[in-house]
Amino acid sequence: MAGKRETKKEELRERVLKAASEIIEAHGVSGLRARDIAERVGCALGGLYTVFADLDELILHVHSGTLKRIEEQLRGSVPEAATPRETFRHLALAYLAFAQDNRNLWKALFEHRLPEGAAPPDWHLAQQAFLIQLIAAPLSIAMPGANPDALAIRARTLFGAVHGVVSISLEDRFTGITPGHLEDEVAALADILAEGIAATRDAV
Amino acid sequence: MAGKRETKKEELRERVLKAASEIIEAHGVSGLRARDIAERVGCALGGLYTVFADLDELILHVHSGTLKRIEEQLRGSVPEAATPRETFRHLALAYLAFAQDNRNLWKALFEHRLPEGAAPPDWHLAQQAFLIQLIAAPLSIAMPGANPDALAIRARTLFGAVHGVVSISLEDRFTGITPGHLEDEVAALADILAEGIAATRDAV
DNA sequence: GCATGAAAATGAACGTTGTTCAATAATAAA
DNA sequence: TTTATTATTGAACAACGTTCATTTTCATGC
Repeated sequence: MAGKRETKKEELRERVLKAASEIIEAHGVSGLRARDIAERVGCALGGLYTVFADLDELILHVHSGTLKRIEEQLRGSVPEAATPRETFRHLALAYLAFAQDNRNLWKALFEHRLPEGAAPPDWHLAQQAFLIQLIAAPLSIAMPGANPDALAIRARTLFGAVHGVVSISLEDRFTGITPGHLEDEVAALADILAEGIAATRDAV
Repeated sequence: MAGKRETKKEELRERVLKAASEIIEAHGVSGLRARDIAERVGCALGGLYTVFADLDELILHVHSGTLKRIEEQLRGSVPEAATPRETFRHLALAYLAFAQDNRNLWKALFEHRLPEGAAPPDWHLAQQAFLIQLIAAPLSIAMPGANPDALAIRARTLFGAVHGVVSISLEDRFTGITPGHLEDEVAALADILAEGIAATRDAV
């Protein structure tokens, strides 16, 4: 029965990842404790460190799963024959919906910090590329003359804009907007951006 | 010599606040340690807890100073006779400049979390109101028909949009834009928003 | 099957946090 | 000066993440 070691280890890794994801969604990333994970998956405290280097690495892998789910949800939100403006609206609202439905996992993406001086690994940065591409595609129609680099930069700006509105509304830090208003505002922002891009097209 | 007690206490409080602010700006809010503060101001560890309830309260007061400085910088950035569109641009660029020049203090505003379930005190929420008002004023000219509530909501949305772009660019989490491009992009976003608001005026 | 070496699992122990509190020192009042 | 408050002190505590000598489990060669 060869490979039993790897199988068990892989299985433990999956269970740890799942437990961490559930704890984060339930209590936020700051509520994630090594001892809680160990107890939940039924292994010793030290066992965690045989499948992940430390909690930071584990959290990065939770993020990885979250990003995959965001990608799915965004891709599924845009109808086939949507215009650029409709696409912006669908993407923005789908992003908001994911954040609302998976608040703590989504918040963890942005509120978790690596130790001072540690940069996120390349595979994690690469996984975020789809966001920019999803926006750059319709944008290239709205900005026919722009080169790919300019498109990528502008797409990141647009993502930042929508993300910012969702972000300060879902954080408890600021006085919030009611969920219904929030949807209207995100939709309004998507429209404003689409109109604004059309209007400033030649100013780029 | 009456009042010596209060004087000393007030003085300690100020020194603690200053030390905390300096440490945060130097090492980020996660680099703030009670023992470091105590050593720097030359008091015992327990002394900190005679002037602030805990580190969270201390950090909130650091935020307070940061917000005051942001308000100053934003108010000073808008020329007297600026049009709404010019105002948006000045405010957005001033916000970016503050974030770039005071990175860790600015980041601390958004990355520091209160313990689960604890809401920010009212005086802290109230201190953020100027941001909305600064934006709502020019917006009221660009959206002549809108009522004060709608203006406030839309102003928050616009702040969120600009904040989001600054935010994801200055975090190390995402692949960044070079500072020069960033300024261009924030200015471009301000213009896009101004144009978009004008174009969607009747759709509100 | 059994013995042997390698790998994984264990959990007590360590270092570093924020916070507390009995003991001490300093100040105001008498 | 004496006495009663009040502030300051820093050792001690609890809760973390992480490590590592020890034990247990598994794969391999006879």
